[in-house]
Parts: sequence; C-alpha cells; structure tokens
Amino acid sequence: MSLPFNVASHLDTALRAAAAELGLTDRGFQPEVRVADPANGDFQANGALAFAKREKLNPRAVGQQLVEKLGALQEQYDISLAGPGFLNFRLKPAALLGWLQTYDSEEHLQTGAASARCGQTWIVDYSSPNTAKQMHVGHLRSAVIGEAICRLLAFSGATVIRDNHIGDWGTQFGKLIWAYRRHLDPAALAADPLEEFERLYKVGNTAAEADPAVLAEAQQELVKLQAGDAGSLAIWKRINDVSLAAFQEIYDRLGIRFDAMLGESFYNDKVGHIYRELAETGLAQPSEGALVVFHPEHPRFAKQPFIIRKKDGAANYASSDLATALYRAEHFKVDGIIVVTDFRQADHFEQLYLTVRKWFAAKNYRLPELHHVTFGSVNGEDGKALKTRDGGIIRLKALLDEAKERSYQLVSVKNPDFPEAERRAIADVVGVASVQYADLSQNRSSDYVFSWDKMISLEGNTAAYLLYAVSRIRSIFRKAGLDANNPMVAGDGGATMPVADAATAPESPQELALARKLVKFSDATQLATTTLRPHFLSLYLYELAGEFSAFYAADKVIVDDPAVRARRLLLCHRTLIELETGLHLLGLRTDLARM
RNA sequence: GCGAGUGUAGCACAAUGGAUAGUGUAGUGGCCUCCGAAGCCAUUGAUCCGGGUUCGACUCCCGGCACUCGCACCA
Repeated sequence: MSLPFNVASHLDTALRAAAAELGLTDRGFQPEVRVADPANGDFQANGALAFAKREKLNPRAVGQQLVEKLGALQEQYDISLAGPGFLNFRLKPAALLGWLQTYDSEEHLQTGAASARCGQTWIVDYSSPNTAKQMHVGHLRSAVIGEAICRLLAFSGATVIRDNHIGDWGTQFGKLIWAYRRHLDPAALAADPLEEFERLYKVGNTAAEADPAVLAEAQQELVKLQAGDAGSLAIWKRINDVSLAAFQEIYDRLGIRFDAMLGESFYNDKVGHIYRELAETGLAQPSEGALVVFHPEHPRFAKQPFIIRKKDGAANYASSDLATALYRAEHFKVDGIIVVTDFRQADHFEQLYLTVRKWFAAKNYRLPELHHVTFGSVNGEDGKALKTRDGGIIRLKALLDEAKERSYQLVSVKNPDFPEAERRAIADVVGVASVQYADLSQNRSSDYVFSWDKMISLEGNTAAYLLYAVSRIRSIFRKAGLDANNPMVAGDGGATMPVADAATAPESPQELALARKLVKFSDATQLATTTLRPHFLSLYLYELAGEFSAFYAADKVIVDDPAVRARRLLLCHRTLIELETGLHLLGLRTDLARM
C-alpha cells in the first residue's frame, strides 16, 4: 500500500482505527500526530499522554496497546514507544522511495494537496493602496503576504478571488481636483503621473490651508464629484486610471494579477442599504449626530463606537467595509473572506466582524469565515519606521530597483564571466525574490527590521540561498546531460526510463535525511495555509535546501554505479520540484539556470 | 486611563502544550586536483521579571516591567 501525500494523515487514520478497536475512541482519544524532531523519528503521536492522564491510566501501557494494534503499519514504519508515552514513527527507506516515486512534478504535488478546500471560494483583499499616491514601502507587506496566501489557498483546492480594494473615493479628491484644474503640468503628468498627482495634492493642500476661499472651493469640488458632476468624474477617472496603470507596473514585478478591483467608489451607492438594514435590525443607533454600532457585551466596544455614518451624513470606511462584506457574501458567494492589512486596523476589523456576524444572523444571510490577517511594520535598523536617509518615504519602485541593482553588483562579483545580459536577468529574479522572501521568511505578526545586507548579502535564510540550491541542482542535470524537468536514464536492455523507476531506496545518512525532509512538504504547506502564515513554508524550504546542500557536499551524484546514480538523481529532481513549487507558492520566480 | 501586539544568545530570527529551546550572522577551528565555496563540517553563546495551571510551559492563566500601536467621525 502506498503512502498518501500527507503522511501524517495516514498515521492519524491508522491510530484512530487502532484506538477504536481498543474502545478508546468513545472516551475521546485523539492521536495528535505531528512532525517529529529527526532525532526521534519522522512523525510522533502524543495522544496517549493526554488520554492516559485524563483516564487515570499508565501512558506507556496505553501506548503499548496502540503499538500492538498497528502491525499493518510495520511494513512502512519503524514504530517505537519512547519516554513517558510518545509513539515514534520512522519511515523505512523503501516507503520513502515509494512516496518520492509518486510525487514527481509540481502538478502532482498540487493534486495531492488540493483536497482541503476543494469546492470552496475565498476572496482575499490585499495591497489596497490609495489612488493618486505612489506605492511606498508600507504597501509591501500586504501585497507580498496577500499574494502568498492566495497561492496557498489555491494550492489547497480553493477558488481564489484576488480583490484589490483600492482607496479611490477619499476626501483627498476635493483638493486634488481643485489643483488639477488650475496647476496641472502636462509634461510632468506624462513623465510620471503619480509624482504629478502628489505634487498637485500638496499644492491644493497648501493653498487651502493658506486661504479659506480655496478651502471652500475644494470642498465644493468634492461635493460636485460626489453629486456625479460629469467634468469632475472625468478628472477623477483619469486620476484613477493612471494610478492603476502605475500600480500594475509594481504588481507585474511582484507577480501579482488581481481578479477584481472593487474599490471604495464601487460601494458608494451601496451604503444607504447598509444604514437601513443596521437601523432596522436595531444594531445601529444615532449618537452625537452620527450613526453608530455599540457592542454591549464587549469590554471596550460597549463604549467605543463603530461609526458607520458620519454626522455630516457622509459614508466612511466602516460603511464601505460593511457594504463590501455583504457584496462578497452575496455576489461572490464566498466561503471565506481574508483582509490583509497592518495591525493598526485590528480594532476596526474586530468591530466590523462583530457587527457583520450580528447583522448577518439577524437577516439570515449566510456567514462566510471572516479573517483579518495582520502584520507588523517595516522598520529601519534603528528600530523606527523605515525612511530614506533624509527622512522621506521610500517608494516601492525605488526599493525594488535598488534590490535589483544590489543583486546585480553581487552577481557580477561572484560571476564576472557571465554575459552582462544574463547577470541582469539573474539580478531581476534574485532582487525581487530577496525582497519578497525577507518578508515571507518571518512571522508576519512581528515588526521586521529591513536590512539590505541581510536581504541581499544572501547568507542564511534568504531567497538567494534557496535559488542557489535550485541553480545548483539544475547544474547537476546539465552536467549529466539530462533534462532537469524530466530526467531519463538508461535501464536494462538499453531502454530509457524515468530516474524514479531506476532508483533504489536511499541509503547514506545524507540521502536518508534529505528523503525524510522531502516527504514532509505537505505538512509545511498545510500548516502555512491553515494558520495563514507563509513563514512556515519558508522555514521548511530553507531546511530542505540545507538538507540538500549537506547531501551534495557528502554524496557525489554523478557516479558510475547506475542504481546509486539514479537514486541520487531522483533526490535531486524531487528537491528541485519541491523548492520550485514552494517558492512559487510564496510568489517568487525561480526561472534561472545558474546564478 | 482602557485595550492590542511584541519581548528568545552581541545582532536578526524559529519553535502547531511535548523529548536535550532550533537556525543565521558575528567569533573560533577545519574543508576547493573532486557534479559551482553565494557552499559544507565542527564549536562558543539565549526564553523580560514574579507567581500559577499541567505528567510536561517560550507557548496557557494572573500580576508587573519595557517598546510599538489603537481608542468619535482618516483608512
């Protein structure tokens, strides 16, 4: 019998069956299978400890009974009872080989994984910048983490809708349109539209502060826009169009393509409905002229209002976010909503989701899973928010350019003999990947310290280390004269066959360590997906690359013995597809032959 | 004031209540006639403080301390 994609689930099933035979299931036995420290085995089951404690039994005796019922597993695992009652499972080399033979391509890894969320639809709201402004370093984490989450969800079988909830209806448009009408520089607009819009906004803001008459005119511009004045709308549309085009250049570099761009303006005509429903269900009430929602059962939000309509009658982000939640539930019929923003909006989303739950329950709407995925800020090495040397905001475009340039310098030092075009192409991949990976390799909850040297100098847990492993593997196949995507070797009688068919089971300590790591790919992707924390996958890939590096330092791949050669080529190939699949799931490109 | 997040070696990070708290950098000592040394091997060094729960706590609970952030119409 062959192992499933997720080996831990195989053990879980077997342990539940054993527990049922022993009559432990009714008493609440849970196997608690997890990846083990390699010193102890491949997987461990800790369930006997908690169960024995609760039932006042001897944990080792419970463990022993379970082991005796697991005879059928002994073909594939060495099973042992250790310490106070841990069950340890170590895969036998033949079982490792079997798994590696089965999962032979990115496509088949995907097939193995795509069951958890099969048939589900999830919408992910990320990036979401304001129009008429440059994207800056503060927009990086939402875009990078959001995209990785989208890819992980899709890998687990979900249909994913990527939604860029752009800020295109803010109060900034009054001053901006005022200045646009009077101070537009067409040449500057053509050269760098966002730069020009930012300049115009500053012009409008400064003028409005200096002259109350200008302020009144700017406010009139906003009123005209919101009333649907054709001329104002034309300017507004032009600003948004060029903004989106500029954003798309960044998204192209980050490998992001949205399915929807439903910004705040899209929900403008949908908020009236929200006010009515929340008032009618008794959730919202007037307070100080505004319409607000209190949550009496909540220690803070009993007093801290959720303002859904301002006292001047205008909508705000709460109204718009409520309308957005309803639209996503009704129009897209989603099973889950994920919003990726920084942690400072945690209160807002807690209030929002509390309100949505009560409102949907009152109206009998189907409630999707609601997640607010937060992340910390990007700080400089001084621990404060990242700024340029003169204290300005770092633009995302400039940041990506610098990453590329630094990578180019480094590639040129390491490989002065490569043609310049190739060095540029490598820097293109490595530069962006380094920026993305620096973010994804670390737990999103904490702030992160932005350091060019750590990111690009490329030692330790970095994109370059992983990409280096990828290019080294490709190099081995090149040296052996084989197609890295589908390596074939000569078998008995001269016919060619896939390396997997010619391979024998792993033997050397390094072969075994690498093979053991490879079968845990599914646990890493699953953990990253269920927790919505991509760093679990990053960590796995880093450890995998480390196992590979140790393996090829110890065991020469291109040796004369055909069986040894085939099994080592198999390990190389499977490492390659897992590294590439994993890096693609994180949103990184891996298309380089050497570096 | 109320609340949230974060506190792990000099620095940067990891640890889904499990076994001896892992890694990277920096330091020290090894390894290129050998598939690429952006590499490999070895080694020194840490859980903010005080209680509690648990067979077992970086992890959960209580009380402090430090830093960051949020708290009536910006998103």
